Amino acid sequence: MTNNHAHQDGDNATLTIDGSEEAAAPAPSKRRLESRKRILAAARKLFVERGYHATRPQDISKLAGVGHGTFYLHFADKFDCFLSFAEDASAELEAFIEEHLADVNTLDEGIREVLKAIFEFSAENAGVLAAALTDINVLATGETDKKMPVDRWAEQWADIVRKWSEEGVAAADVDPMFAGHFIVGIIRQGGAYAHRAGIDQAEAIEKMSRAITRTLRPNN
Amino acid sequence: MTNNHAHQDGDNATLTIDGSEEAAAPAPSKRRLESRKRILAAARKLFVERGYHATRPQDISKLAGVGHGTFYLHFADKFDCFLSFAEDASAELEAFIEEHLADVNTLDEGIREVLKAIFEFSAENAGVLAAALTDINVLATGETDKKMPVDRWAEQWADIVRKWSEEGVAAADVDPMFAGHFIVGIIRQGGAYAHRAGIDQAEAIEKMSRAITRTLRPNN
DNA sequence: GTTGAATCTGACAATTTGTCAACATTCAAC
DNA sequence: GTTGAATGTTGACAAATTGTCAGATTCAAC
Repeated sequence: MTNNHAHQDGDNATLTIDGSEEAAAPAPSKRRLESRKRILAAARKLFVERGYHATRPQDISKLAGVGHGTFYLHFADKFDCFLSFAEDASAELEAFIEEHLADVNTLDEGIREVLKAIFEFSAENAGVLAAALTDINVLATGETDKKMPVDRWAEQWADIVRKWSEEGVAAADVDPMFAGHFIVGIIRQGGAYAHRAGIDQAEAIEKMSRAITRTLRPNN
Repeated sequence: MTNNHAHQDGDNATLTIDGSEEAAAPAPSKRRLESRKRILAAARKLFVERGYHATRPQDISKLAGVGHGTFYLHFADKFDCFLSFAEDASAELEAFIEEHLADVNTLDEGIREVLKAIFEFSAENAGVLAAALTDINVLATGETDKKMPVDRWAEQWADIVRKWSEEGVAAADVDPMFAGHFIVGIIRQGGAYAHRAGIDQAEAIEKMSRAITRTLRPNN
């Protein structure tokens, strides 16, 4: 728990080694990055398969093919590892969505495309989304400089809603930040329900996009 | 993990002791119920304060004033205890909301009252709501006969929406089950954001109820 | 008071987490 | 190619936690 080697600045791959805070340390070696990558891949697999409770650091390091102590050189503890997994998954989802939004302009089309991308991502990465968007504060309380993936996502939606509002596409009385969070809530809950209930994807997308557009533009 | 003494049927206080499945065992004694109650109270406090990761069974039993082994007489493990805590909290919230819905008839008024009740409950039980509604599957996978609190809640909303739909208060094209989940998503996400951002309660309620009514009744 | 069932306790076994000295690998300078 | 410093890893073992259960305590019935 006092091991400083695992101290990281968010997603930035640059390590800041304690005792030399003025100068950024050189980029980590290929080997180090490879080890970290393998650990995270193993962690992802196990967190999704077994859940947080039953996943042990020793299982992660074994599956990753690294020594048990290596786990602690990269992460402070299981929670820290989970957080990185969640952040990585969240970033992947965001990138995935960006690709699908490249040629989209209208609000309706945009929402529909995002939902499609989310379902597609979920199909290829079963269980990852729920983990990525879980309430981190339920797992561990206290100050963390890392922003929860779900909040980051909601803020991105807020930016989009703000833009739509300026273009007159979304209603003027819509609070972008709240709207961003509502959209995330609808997607999280609706998506989880659709998946669990085995509901047809097209149907789910239809219903979710309708609900979302209605919160943004009531006269629909 | 093979200790059958902690085998429980949901919330029902009646124990079924293995080996005598045909006959229900007598109700647990006051002492047993008292111990369980104390353990759950301690668990609640610690899960909320420290989060799941940092809460240890030994801390729970100590705070509860019972022996360390007593914890395992009541719960299979930490997760099992968490699940019971979440279920209890969820049931409390539901009861709290019921009280506040007693004299309510219109859709708008109903939603507003529910939101008020939720904020009130959250103020008196900081952190409990998030824990109660968290994604259990992220903590532990596998078959469980217990329904997630958040799903139960969404289903109750679905019943309400169904009723509103029949009365022509909610739009006919609204799918009650999806709507129930959307409402829960909006409340969860919107409530968490409002709390974290220190937003005025009246403002939050206004924005959340507006979003909810718009998903149910677009011409608003 | 005695009996026996129910329930609890905490010592200890079993398991897991976390540490770090020793070792292995990499890489730049020569 | 060799050298030596820097970096990264390993797994034995210390420390901590989880889980078990023989013995202790409680309580209701007689």
